[in-house]
Amino acid sequence: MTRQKLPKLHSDFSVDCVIFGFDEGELKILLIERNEAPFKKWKAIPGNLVYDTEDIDGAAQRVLYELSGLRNIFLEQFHTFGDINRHPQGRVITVAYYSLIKRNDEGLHPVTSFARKAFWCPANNLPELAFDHQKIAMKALEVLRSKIQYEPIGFELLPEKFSLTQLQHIYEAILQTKIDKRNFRKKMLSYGLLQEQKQKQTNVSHRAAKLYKFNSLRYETLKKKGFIFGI
Amino acid sequence: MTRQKLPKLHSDFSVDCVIFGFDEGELKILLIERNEAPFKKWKAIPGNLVYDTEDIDGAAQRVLYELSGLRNIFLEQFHTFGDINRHPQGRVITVAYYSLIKRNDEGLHPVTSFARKAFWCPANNLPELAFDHQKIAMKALEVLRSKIQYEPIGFELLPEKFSLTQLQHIYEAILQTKIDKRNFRKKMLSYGLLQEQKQKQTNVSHRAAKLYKFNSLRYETLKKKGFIFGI
DNA sequence: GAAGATAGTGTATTTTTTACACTAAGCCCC
DNA sequence: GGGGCTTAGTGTAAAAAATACACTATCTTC
Repeated sequence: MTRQKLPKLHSDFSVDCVIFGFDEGELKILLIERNEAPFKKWKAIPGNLVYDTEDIDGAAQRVLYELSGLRNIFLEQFHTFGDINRHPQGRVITVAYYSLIKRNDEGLHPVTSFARKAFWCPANNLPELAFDHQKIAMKALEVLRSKIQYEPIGFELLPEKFSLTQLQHIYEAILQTKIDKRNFRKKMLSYGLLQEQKQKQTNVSHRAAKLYKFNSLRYETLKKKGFIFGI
Repeated sequence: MTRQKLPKLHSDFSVDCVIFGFDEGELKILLIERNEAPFKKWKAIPGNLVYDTEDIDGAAQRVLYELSGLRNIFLEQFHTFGDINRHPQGRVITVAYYSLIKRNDEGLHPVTSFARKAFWCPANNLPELAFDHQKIAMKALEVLRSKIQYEPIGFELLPEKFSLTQLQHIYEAILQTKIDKRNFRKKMLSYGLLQEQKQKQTNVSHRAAKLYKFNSLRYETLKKKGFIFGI
């Protein structure tokens, strides 16, 4: 892994995608196992070089798809990392994106040989990662924790229909706190952004919870008028 | 200004620095007049290419100094712009930074010939700008408006000692609202982050206001404990 | 039909936010 | 030195929001 032995890269910048998922009450991050030098066989955040012919947002979409099979994910840029020696082959700055997705493990397969596999890993217990990816993951977590306080992004981790308890668990996992059940429900329902569904939970061995949908259309309307969603 | 006539650039990325100042009750942005192609003689946000041997934060510092004479300014990265055709000479992505400074027009002189001059311009009334700098400035304003709601950055636009009315004017200019004087003062003083000075305003033709200093040390301590400064 | 599990609900208290108008101090000018 | 001008500085009551807190309801399983 010395700088001299590897060929000089053509492109000078890359994208990295920190994808959050939620499962078993835990916040997870999507990782890949690299199948190419440098850092061959290391675990890493999905990322790769940007082509000359694509814009960076598009590159993030493509790279994520190639390394994980995930498609049409809304990715938001959160920071650019540009330390001189962050890449052993030369100067590569990387634009980092994040997204929250509803987990669905079918279809989580790299479609190029650049990655050997893609898998979920608890956000609070990451293995050693390639490049400065540890730093990138930490920054993503920080941004997520800040963002969830004033934008309704928790919903993105859940299926379309969800219970209030599920939603509360999301907030508790991300903010790492206990939240009072009654106060949480009161607040969430007070915005009028949750549509109660006729269906209830199924296949649970206890009283079934009501399910809700998040009304994102209505949220967008309110947001334009200055409404701020706060937990 | 055709793509073909100009030489291919060596470096693929640049930095741009959106510097905010406050004067005459108005929020201002620092601009330069370019003295080199492309966009020679156009107004622009201070920015230039990053050297291979410097990290991007350092490049932002250097570029700002070269184009305006401003030194040792704390710059915070806020977004990276990477549209394919944003630069007429080829693919250049740019990492944008912003900062808030206490205005002091002495020493506002480019130190390289890349810029003909540097000057302040009202943030709400920018001229036509080079590249995608209009877009960059708009994004910076958006970030500033959001940031000022939960971090005490308004102080950075003021001299060390300032009156509460001055501070209120900063908030009113950035947030573009009227704020109630009594409520504003009550809230600002409630945090215990303003140290009353013995001095009062001088050279004013009316009752002189008390001056205050922002206690940033104490703020940092509180912040670590979870305190959030909110207007 | 009892036990176990989670869903679902209300109220009183405290804290925060909001709305609102007059007096105080210093300067200037006559 | 007094009147007028300009901005500084101050308090309170009402409304809204946040908090703390514990029991009953419903469904499943055995």
